[in-house]
Amino acid sequence: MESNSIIAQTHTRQCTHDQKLSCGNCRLNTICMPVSLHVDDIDQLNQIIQRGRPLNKGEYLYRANDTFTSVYAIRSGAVKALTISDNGDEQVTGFYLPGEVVGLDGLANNNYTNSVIALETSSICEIPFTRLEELSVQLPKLQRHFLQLMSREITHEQQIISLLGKASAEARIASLLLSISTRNSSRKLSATAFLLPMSRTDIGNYLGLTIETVSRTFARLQKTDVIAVDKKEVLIKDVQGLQQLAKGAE
Amino acid sequence: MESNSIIAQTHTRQCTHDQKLSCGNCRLNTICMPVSLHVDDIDQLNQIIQRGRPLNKGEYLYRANDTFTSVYAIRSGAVKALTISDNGDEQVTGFYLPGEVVGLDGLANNNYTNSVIALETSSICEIPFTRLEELSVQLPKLQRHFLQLMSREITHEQQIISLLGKASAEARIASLLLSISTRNSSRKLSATAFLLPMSRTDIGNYLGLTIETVSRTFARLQKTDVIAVDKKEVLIKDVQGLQQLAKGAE
DNA sequence: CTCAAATATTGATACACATCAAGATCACTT
DNA sequence: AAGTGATCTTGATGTGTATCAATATTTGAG
Repeated sequence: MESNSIIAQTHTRQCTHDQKLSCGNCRLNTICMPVSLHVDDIDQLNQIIQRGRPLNKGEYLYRANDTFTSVYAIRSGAVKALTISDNGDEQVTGFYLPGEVVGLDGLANNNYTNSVIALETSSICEIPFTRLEELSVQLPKLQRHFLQLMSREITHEQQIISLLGKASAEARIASLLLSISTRNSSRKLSATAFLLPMSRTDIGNYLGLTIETVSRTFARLQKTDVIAVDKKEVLIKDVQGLQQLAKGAE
Repeated sequence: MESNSIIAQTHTRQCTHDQKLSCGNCRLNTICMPVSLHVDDIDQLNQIIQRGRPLNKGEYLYRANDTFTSVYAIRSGAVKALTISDNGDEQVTGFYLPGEVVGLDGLANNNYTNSVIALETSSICEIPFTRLEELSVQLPKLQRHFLQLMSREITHEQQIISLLGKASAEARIASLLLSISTRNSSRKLSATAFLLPMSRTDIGNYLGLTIETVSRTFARLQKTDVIAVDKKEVLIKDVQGLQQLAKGAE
């Protein structure tokens, strides 16, 4: 049986490899570095950023306990961050989409506490931290921007804490879907139709649910016509309904 | 019936009010500002810090949506931070003890996302952020220290996420007790005997448990001789056992 | 000291999600 | 194209914690 997509216009992963890579012309720069810098300044920032070969699915960007050297901006694809807890099992601490920055956990003790793994083929901009720090002295706006990035990470994690503390399985899944939706939208992608880059296992781990509960919850959301799911494809059919569920309405 | 304390040496709250207040002679400066600054630099830092009247139990340090102006170091006492989620109910996002810093969530959008409330009478050092930023330009170590504070907050919250995602009620309570124990210890207070500054309700809210479960879990830990509890007094009788429980051993 | 309100404990029952189990589907490899 | 392991779905049952309820204890006010 041929699987006809539930998503009408298939938006393939953005491919900017053919262009000359620069922060100046990167279409993500309103997300990643929304700083009003002078052209020369952007050029300076651009100078210090390194762009390696794309990461394949499953490859590590860095591992927990690696020495902290850089923060990384996701250019295309998607990654997950995870820690290993004392008892040995993994905890997914976040998913990062294009334009978002990982590695800020490394500053605390000069080594990363998370490992970061590509969920699909991903290209990444590496920003060596000492050079960024030097540049920040000259560019206070850049300095402030990084503080804001970290602060945003803190507030975002507080939302997750709230979610895990109180919300039902349905509310957790709804929140995740809305989060991805919003982030896609700010990246000029569809807010209602997208592909989940992560597995059910990753979702369950992240949201503190078993894979079975994740699966059943998707099924229930589909049955009540709030979304349509087919494997990794998601179509949000009732945004307001989903928002109500995320808030805990039943 | 007279309640004889389960804690042998009653350590009353530290009282440093009589001394001349300065970061230079503050006995918490290894926790709050563990930066090897020149005497003149410490003096500069000290200059910008404001110390208002102590906050009484229940009083707000700041409220969610207040304009971000300062970060605050707890000098004595204890506070809780909390957010109001979409559905209207509170989520305690953290407890802060002497030497610890609150307000870092305010940087993201220039207003605080949390409210901070005193759990008991607390004295607080206010650090106006713009002045701190100015000073940071001259003192890179100070700059770096603040980034580390934020990074530490991020990694700490990731631990909470892991806790809420997977851990049983027993493991959650055990983790909280160990956290307070460790923090007390780094503050030169007893690691095994202390007073909980927060209510059962706050603990439950923070750990994603109902107050009844918190109460029952304390009772169980007491019955198995891992701790002794009497109201807010806690005595850790078996640290290793508690650590095992925190890791998820049963 | 007494009373009222807030906070904490303890018990009985209910339920959401975990666990166990069996198939189904997908994605590689050869 | 077939086979194999990984991933996902769906069902049956169990359990940890929530919920409901009653009582006890503490705290603060007058």
